[in-house]
Amino acid sequence: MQVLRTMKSTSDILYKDRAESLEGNQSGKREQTKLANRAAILEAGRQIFAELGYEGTTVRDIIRRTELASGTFYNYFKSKEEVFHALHDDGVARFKPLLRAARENAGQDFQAFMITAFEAYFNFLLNDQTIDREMAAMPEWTRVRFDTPESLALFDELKGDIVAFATEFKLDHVDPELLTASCVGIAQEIGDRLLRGRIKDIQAAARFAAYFVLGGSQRVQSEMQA
Amino acid sequence: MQVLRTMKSTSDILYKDRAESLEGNQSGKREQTKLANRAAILEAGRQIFAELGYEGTTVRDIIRRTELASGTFYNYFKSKEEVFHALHDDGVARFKPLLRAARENAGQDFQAFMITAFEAYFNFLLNDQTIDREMAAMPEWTRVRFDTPESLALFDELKGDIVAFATEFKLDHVDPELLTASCVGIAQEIGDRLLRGRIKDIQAAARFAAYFVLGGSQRVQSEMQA
DNA sequence: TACGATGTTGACGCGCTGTCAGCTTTTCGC
DNA sequence: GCGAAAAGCTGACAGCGCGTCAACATCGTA
Repeated sequence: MQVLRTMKSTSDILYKDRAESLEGNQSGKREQTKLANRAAILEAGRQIFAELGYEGTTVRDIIRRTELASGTFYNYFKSKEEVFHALHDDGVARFKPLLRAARENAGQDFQAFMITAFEAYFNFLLNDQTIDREMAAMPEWTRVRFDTPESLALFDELKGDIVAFATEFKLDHVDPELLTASCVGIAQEIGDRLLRGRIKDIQAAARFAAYFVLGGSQRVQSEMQA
Repeated sequence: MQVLRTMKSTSDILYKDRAESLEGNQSGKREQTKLANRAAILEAGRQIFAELGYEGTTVRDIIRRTELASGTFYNYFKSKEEVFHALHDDGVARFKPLLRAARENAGQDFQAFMITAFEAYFNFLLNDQTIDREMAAMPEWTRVRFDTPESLALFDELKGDIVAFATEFKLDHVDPELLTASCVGIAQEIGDRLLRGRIKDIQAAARFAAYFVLGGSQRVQSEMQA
């Protein structure tokens, strides 16, 4: 049984455009059903992952929340891992424009870029429907982390931005790879604590991270010159 | 069949002392067998996790590399997760004294502490038999991360050290939680790149990280005061 | 030596995995 | 519209991993 009629508005909003961009955007019955099924599986996956954790969920759990038969799952995804990847990439894709906006609004102001970018990330993490939020909020010991091509592309884009600013500010002794890695590490670790409520103030955290990176870069530059 | 006779020297060295400290350290046949079995399972687990990844390994895979029967596994661990935790905690326990040594050798020198601590961590990650090394070296998308009580204790100890230095250096506007989180994030992200060979020079990386943290803290202090 | 205690063994029932032959629905040429 | 072919949904199936447990083997003790 297909799920066209049971499509939820959230899944519609979240996945339809993305799915359409992957395949042709015809409006035949067949295409619509495929889109709806894919969306239904993803939405079910989001829910189940949030409820049972990554380890705990099975393909059967996901498909059961759907009106599809078990075999149908494999027409859309190879495994639960692939579903998770899709959800994760979805989040990355939604965050990307926020990062771009931060860079464009900042102009040549490195500090403004950093503050805006960190704040955008933290807000995104806490408020948007990221699968990572659902997962990190669980009080479990075992976390999963994914490095999808989409994630790596985001990393590279960030690195490009940082290199541009580093050049502008004559930080020629600061290794861009190390600098970008540090930014990402700080964002992740602080983001994790925000998600678990160990830290509350997003804006304070963003300013902390931004000043930290700025001061850190400058110190590295002056020490490495010597 | 028990595995006393097949105990390998590595597992002997790695797990025996630790296991003994958990239970009584009698030398009866029974106690010896328990120690040997536990060690055999852990050593098999280390191998299999490295070969198949965390996701890919099953309890059966682990026990099969052993001469024990499947049921015996559950006399020692509840799940593969628990085996992984034990291996992870083992690594944390071996790293702890290195961190203590860094602090004691540094005296009141914050910079020396940071450089030594980061370098110790990176060296440990790359050279010691950490389960995390085996895992991160795999070119897979899916990573696991564990927050065991042992890990959290290490985090708290590090936070204590950092607070001490922060007090000493009048960094009273620098949130210790944020600062420690940043240090950990930087260490993890740079460590990850070292493991995958994207960064080569350990000492340069350690100096980068240390200067970064020092400069970052100072900048945060001066900005937050204003 | 004999007996209770402790620990090991592997078969078992259950549930999940990925597949595939059969069936239903859609598409398309006429 | 109609009918055949294509597309894709369905659920049963074989294979395997899971955790358990009754039967068995080994150890400690008197």
